[in-house]
Amino acid sequence: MSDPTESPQAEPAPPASEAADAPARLRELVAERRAAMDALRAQGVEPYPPGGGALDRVGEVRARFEGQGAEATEERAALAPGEDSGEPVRVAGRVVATRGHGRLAFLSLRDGEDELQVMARLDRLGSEGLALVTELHEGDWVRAEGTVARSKRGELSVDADAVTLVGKALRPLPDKWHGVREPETRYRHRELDLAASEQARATVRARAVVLAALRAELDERDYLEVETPLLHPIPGGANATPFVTHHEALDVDLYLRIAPELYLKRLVVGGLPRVYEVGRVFRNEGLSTRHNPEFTMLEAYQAHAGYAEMMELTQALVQRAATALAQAGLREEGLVARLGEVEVDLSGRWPRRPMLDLVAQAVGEPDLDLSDRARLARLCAAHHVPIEERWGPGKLALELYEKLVEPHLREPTFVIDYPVEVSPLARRHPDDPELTQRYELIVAGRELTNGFSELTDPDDQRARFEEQARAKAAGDAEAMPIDEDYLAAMELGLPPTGGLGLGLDRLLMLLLGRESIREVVAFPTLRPRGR
RNA sequence: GGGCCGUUAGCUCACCUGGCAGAGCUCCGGACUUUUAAUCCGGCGGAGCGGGUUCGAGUCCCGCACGGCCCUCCA
Repeated sequence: MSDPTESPQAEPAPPASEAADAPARLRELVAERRAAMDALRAQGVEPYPPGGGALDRVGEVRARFEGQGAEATEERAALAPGEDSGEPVRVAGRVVATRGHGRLAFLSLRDGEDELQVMARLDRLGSEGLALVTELHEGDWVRAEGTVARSKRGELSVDADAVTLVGKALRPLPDKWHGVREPETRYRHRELDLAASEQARATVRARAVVLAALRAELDERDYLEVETPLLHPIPGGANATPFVTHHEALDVDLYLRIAPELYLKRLVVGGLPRVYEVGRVFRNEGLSTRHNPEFTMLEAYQAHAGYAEMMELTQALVQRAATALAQAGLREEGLVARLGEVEVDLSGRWPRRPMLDLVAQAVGEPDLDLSDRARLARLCAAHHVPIEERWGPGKLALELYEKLVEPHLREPTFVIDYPVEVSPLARRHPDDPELTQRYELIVAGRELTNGFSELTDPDDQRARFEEQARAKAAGDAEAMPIDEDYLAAMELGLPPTGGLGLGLDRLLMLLLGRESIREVVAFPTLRPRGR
């Protein structure tokens, strides 16, 4: 905590909400709430008390009296307007609306997604207790003890014997009807968005549901969940620019991982035949609606499998995630995804189409292979696909595919057999050594997963790394460096292995129909506010 | 990195060709023992930042900051 540069006499900075440069109105609103809090403190009421003690969840109370739960009884369901069940409850939540009525006040209390009305009556609370309720603000956290009753208008309520402030809100909630609209505020202060928007809360839940579904599927298939380093001495496993950081004690630069791939395969080398990892990876690239510099990747490796098995697994994972979200009520039923106007059917077995076939079809050629670079270059020119001199035929074919084919693949499609030139970690195809057993899953024109039969020949791997090193020397900033530790592992023997990588954020976008990755990441990367 | 668009009260939105910036929510004061976006009466509060044009700028021009969308790159 001690900072030698900090003057010991330094005054603590005033709260930002009360700083001189804060908007006047906000200062006022905060000051009013703070005044209410100070008045409570003067009466001996602590505005931030500890929690604890048995609580009834609002959802459980509602289910007991209005639902089909185990506790629901006919007697409870028959509770009439104006009637008190006499059943004591103790609930807690955030005040999301107040309706004062002089000697009576109603509070709407939200606990998770469930709301329950609290009735605060002079008869029952006394003038002091009611005064305390009257002093509450929207956004405050409270605990209410009382009995379950129905108001005269029939609303299920807690007729309160005691209402306790358990967390004062000094800042106002967003508009209770419209919430926060401005994207910047929603992203920078997601807590405001969450407090105001059911959809925002559902999105956070959806991520948890999808993660649980993916883990369940992998666990059932006897995969072991593992963790590998985020700090890499050599960034590898993907073509991307890494973030650099520095370890002080070792005095070495380290890289935030761009992929866990190489470490996971080292675990397979070591004799763990089925492993997976879910975790953050970091790529030092621009921001866009589809790119956050940190994103969540699922990678899975299975010994003695090939890309065919990994495609089967991929399909099972995506379909299971979609089903789990629907069962959780977080998306519509059925294996259908919507992105904007586009509707996509996720059911059935997804087709597998060789990349070169798709390109040939797109350019109107009967067939296409990688033997004639000049021909591919002419095709790029004819279709206005810009190229670079150093690119080989495989890269040219990939460019054609990415520009002419991928954006138009709407239904789930496994694109297979990518050129070896652009797939430095994938096994060569037995039918064509210039191709690999690699696949990508494309849905609605977007890559969701990338996987392959792993390259297991250490000598071929070394040659591929050397090819990458040459590309790096020639100016390709994203080319992979040679990783001797990985090569040493391969020389110990990597069994035939299938691998897959799945971008969780993009899967969520697809399943929830969100056009921007910032909608599925709670706190997306933004440029810090200047100061 | 390039192009287009946006920024008005804490929040959600108005303000037509330049002429005293309005409303709802929130908040404050008052009334109300059955409301549920409670209602009724009264009130506080504002043009992102910096220049310019003009008698006069929220409005026109330039620059900056931040954001959104598209392109580029990746997953």
